[in-house]
Amino acid sequence: MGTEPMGRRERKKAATRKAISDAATLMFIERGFDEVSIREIAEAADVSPTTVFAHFAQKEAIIFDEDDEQREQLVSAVRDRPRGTTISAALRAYYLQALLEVEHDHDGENLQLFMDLIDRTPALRDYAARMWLRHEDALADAIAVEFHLDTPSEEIRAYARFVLQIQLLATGTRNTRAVIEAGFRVLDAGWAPVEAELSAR
Amino acid sequence: MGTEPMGRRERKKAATRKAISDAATLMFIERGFDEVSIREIAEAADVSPTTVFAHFAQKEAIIFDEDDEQREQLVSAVRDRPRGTTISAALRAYYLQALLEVEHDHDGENLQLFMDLIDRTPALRDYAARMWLRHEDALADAIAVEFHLDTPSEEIRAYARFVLQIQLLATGTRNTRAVIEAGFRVLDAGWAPVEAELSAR
DNA sequence: TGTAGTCATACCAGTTTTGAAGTCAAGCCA
DNA sequence: TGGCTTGACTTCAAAACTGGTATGACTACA
Repeated sequence: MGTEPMGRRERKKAATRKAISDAATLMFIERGFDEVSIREIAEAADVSPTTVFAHFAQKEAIIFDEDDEQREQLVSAVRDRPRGTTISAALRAYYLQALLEVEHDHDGENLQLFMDLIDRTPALRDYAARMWLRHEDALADAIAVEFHLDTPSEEIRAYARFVLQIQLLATGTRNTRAVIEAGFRVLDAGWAPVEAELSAR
Repeated sequence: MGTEPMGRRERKKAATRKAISDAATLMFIERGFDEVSIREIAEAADVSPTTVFAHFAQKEAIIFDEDDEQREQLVSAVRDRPRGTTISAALRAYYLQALLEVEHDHDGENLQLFMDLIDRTPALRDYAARMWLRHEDALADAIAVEFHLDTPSEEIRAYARFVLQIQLLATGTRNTRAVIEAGFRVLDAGWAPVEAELSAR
């Protein structure tokens, strides 16, 4: 898919896009996101500033790839889960596995540098969170499909939102795994048991 | 509280602030947030653009009052709830009551115009959501206090985040009440019963 | 007298607009 | 088959606009 032969035009466009993205990412990692201007990026990629915005709607978008893949994985985690597995268990497993993959990072330190950059740049953290949350409808729809519903119920919508929030909650902290597990604990069994247990001292 | 006699200086400052805010709000409602520039606002309020930013850190802040009150109400809903009421029930009641107060709007249509403005302006929706979510730590702390904990557990943090999300989820739709109730249904009893019921057809 | 509020001015960076120039894909005609 | 026309796409320079910051002066108040 997506491997149809590209014409010269398409290829050139893709090359320009990549040149901009590569130049920018390098400079961002070295000097920090806010310390690199669009005009500098354009200069480094040898294009005009206008061209940068012809490819990327915002400065933040320059370093993020399409998120269709993420969305597909999320939906697939629900749709293609093993028989007998609950949706929550499937999503929880997906989060934990994604976490593992980041930890045993194949790509060496590149990914680490990249994530540090995002971590220390509020504008990028926000943008990434926003991208992630855009999957909410897709996730809710996927869940609705599992139950043969035309449209997600309000409960499903709420659940989808909560599930996505768990991920954001987790990436912001050190003990990522513990946060994911706590999030799903609350989300699966509800708050009532937590409150009951805490009340019992 | 806050009613100590103000000196001339303080009064003038407050007057300037109000002049800016009033002028801006009017123009925003009439022409839309994005169609009014800071320079225009300054002109209309008869101050310099610099002065606008001496009072408000961002353009979005011009039309929002302090949110300390909101936070206090939220915390109070937990802290001062009737004996025997669960935290969830208290927060749910608080949301529903706040909704009622908006519906039986004393201030006539002004509030409606104001909320429409926010509704149709992404930058303002985001800003309002961000303001609201800043209460997360305060809410989590308040809940921790209820259980005599020094610091909120991960479950409490997750719960606090979910609860605040319910509000955002609800304000974005027509059937606000139904969304609030669905949100708390999922949050209180958990997702498991929802999935079980949906699975049973 | 000192300080807080205001100001004019200049500036920066992201983003949009404009209108033009160059490049390519595709059909058309010889 | 080869060249030409056409229209769409990509890039461009240049300028403008906007939110926001920095500077240093001025003024009214405490």
